[in-house]
Amino acid sequence: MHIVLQQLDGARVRVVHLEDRPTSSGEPPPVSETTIPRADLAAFVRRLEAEPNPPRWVWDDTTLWYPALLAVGVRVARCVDLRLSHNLLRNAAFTADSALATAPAGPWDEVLDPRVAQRAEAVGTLFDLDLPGGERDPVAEFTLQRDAVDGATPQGRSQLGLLLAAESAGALIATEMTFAGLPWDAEAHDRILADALGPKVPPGVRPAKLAAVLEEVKAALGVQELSPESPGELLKALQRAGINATSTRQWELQEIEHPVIEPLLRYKKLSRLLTANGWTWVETWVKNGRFRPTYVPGGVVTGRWASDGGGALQLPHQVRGAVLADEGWRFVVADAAQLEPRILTAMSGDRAMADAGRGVDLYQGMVDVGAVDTRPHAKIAMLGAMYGATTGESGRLLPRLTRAFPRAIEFVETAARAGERGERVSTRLGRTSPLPGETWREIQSAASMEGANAAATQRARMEARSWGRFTRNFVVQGTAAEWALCWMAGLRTRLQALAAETVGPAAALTESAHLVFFLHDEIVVHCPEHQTERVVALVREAAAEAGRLIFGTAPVEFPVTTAVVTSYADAK
DNA sequence: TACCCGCGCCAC
DNA sequence: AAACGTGGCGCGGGTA
Repeated sequence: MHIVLQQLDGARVRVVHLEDRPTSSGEPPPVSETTIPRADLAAFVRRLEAEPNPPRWVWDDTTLWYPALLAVGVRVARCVDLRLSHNLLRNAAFTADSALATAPAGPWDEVLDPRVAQRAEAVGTLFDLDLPGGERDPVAEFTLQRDAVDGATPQGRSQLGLLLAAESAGALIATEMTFAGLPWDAEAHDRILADALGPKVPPGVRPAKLAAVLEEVKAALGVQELSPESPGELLKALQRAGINATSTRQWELQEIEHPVIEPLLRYKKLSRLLTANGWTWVETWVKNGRFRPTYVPGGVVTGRWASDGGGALQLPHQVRGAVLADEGWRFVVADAAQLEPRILTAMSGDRAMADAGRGVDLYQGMVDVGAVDTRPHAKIAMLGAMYGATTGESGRLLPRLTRAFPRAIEFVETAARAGERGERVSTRLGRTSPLPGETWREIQSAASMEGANAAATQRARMEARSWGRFTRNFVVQGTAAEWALCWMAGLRTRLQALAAETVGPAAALTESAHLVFFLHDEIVVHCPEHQTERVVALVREAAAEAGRLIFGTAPVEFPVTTAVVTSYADAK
């Protein structure tokens, strides 16, 4: 059962019940339609969610509907996020011939103004908002989407079905994680800052320890004045001191022998801490003991999540000591070990690599089967193969890797060559890469014209290789993102069941174990101390299930490492 | 003053 | 060791 919701003008919500489609008949599914006062929506959803088989809610955009429900303690088990699904189906190779994909761009292709979603979150209700694309009919759109999926091959149907479900589950999880927030101890954060930088100072003032390091830098350079925050000025100062640097990047500077380098790198590290995650960051982002960033499911072209605000997906290890569980609670931190190489193993069906991945450490396994000599080499070689490295150590190790794991390497090479020809590639579940832009095509055709000069040819090859590196990585990174979504969705369902069992069917999100953070291949569950063992088991169950869902019986394992900690800093 | 872009660094 | 994928974000320094 699906229930489509649409906000109408005035104080009403359109509610359309759709039965599941019969498997093979052209009969339109039975429909019943009504409207309810918007003030009654939360109670309506709550009532249906309490029934044995709750519906799948179909709405235009989870960020517009779900915060208001969570704010009054209503959770939903499943949804269809039409905007995310539309985006997938418009571009998917599986549905390229569908009416949905071949229609001109319409209101469902418009990007939602993030300010609207943010207001929905802040106000806790979407009903005062002036929503865009007022003529968007979710029932018509949902029908088009189901037609598109039904028109795909049987394989396409099942894979896309899983992808759409996972993507929509991700939308629910993202909203729930913002609602719950990541526990953040502002005082612990202040202590970390004071240790590193000295006592708190107002914005614009250089903290004592940072100022002291600057004095060391100036002394080593023999200058009276220096603003290291200005790369241009810093570079000139270094050159005046006889240092042949072409930039002020860390990796270039650390190769140089000079007394200024050590204090300068120390200065940069501290300065980064101050500007990116200093006192201003805490004041801006930590409220009532929680950090609540906005997560953006599907925000990355490969299907990874992006985030908006506070740099949520780039929290430095340096400040993770401020992420502290509530009294009597713990974090269960779980990490999928070497996820991307394992994804590549499963996609390519490389038996030798599957053998190497039998244990928890795939890279060590590659050493043990005699493919490479050391674990660091295994890691560098694998990452290089997935990113398209050609030079340096990765490049040198690639031939060995190709000999040991021919099918895995052939798989990414094939994806790269497709990209170099300007073709699209798809993930396991059917997310399809975009086509290169107009400029790219012009560069390629200019090079293939008669009498094209060497520079044009060179440019075209460079651009082709670059797009090939993108498609090479897309298939692996994108499929890893799909695995992670399935993992997290499976865990969410299990945590919801655990909450119903231990607290009761109407348990609020934060009364029981719940997800608070997600970082591409890592999840953090905030969890009452006595539940940690059960949660660890659920995390492992969900990982095994994700592998089965996406790859069936392929002989590839997806081990997860888990840690039960009070401080996120202790997880790794 | 508001915006834009390159630089540099954080995460995976 | 150094150039090979996806991002967010703060800064300096430029321009409208």
